[in-house]
Amino acid sequence: MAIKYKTKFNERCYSLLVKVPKGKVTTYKEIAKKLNSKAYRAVGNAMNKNPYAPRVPCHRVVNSNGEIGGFASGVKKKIEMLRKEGVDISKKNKIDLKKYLYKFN
DNA sequence: TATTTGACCAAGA
DNA sequence: ATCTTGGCCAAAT
Repeated sequence: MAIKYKTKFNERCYSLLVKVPKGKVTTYKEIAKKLNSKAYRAVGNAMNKNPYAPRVPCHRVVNSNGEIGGFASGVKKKIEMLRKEGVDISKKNKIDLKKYLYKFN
């Protein structure tokens, strides 16, 4: 059975997210901006619900200030995943957005 | 329908 | 640099 889209907004978030390549990250703000909106928080909420768990790389979404942000299954898990994908994270759990930020255009 | 919630962000003290 | 405050928006309750 095909995916049943509850809301368009969330679906757009997921659609954008799957475009983020491995080894890169994006931010809640960038996603919202791409949707012509300022719904940073709504984006975060969408990720938290995360109906499409493994197919949507929600672990590649971080805060605009470079901090990791949150993760439904624990921030620790998120960090490990990112490291596995080649993203270097400093001890303070921060990401160098200059290096790893992916923009949608 | 109204209120609350949240994995946010920017600016101010 | 850290902490607080207010604002922002969609989804869930």
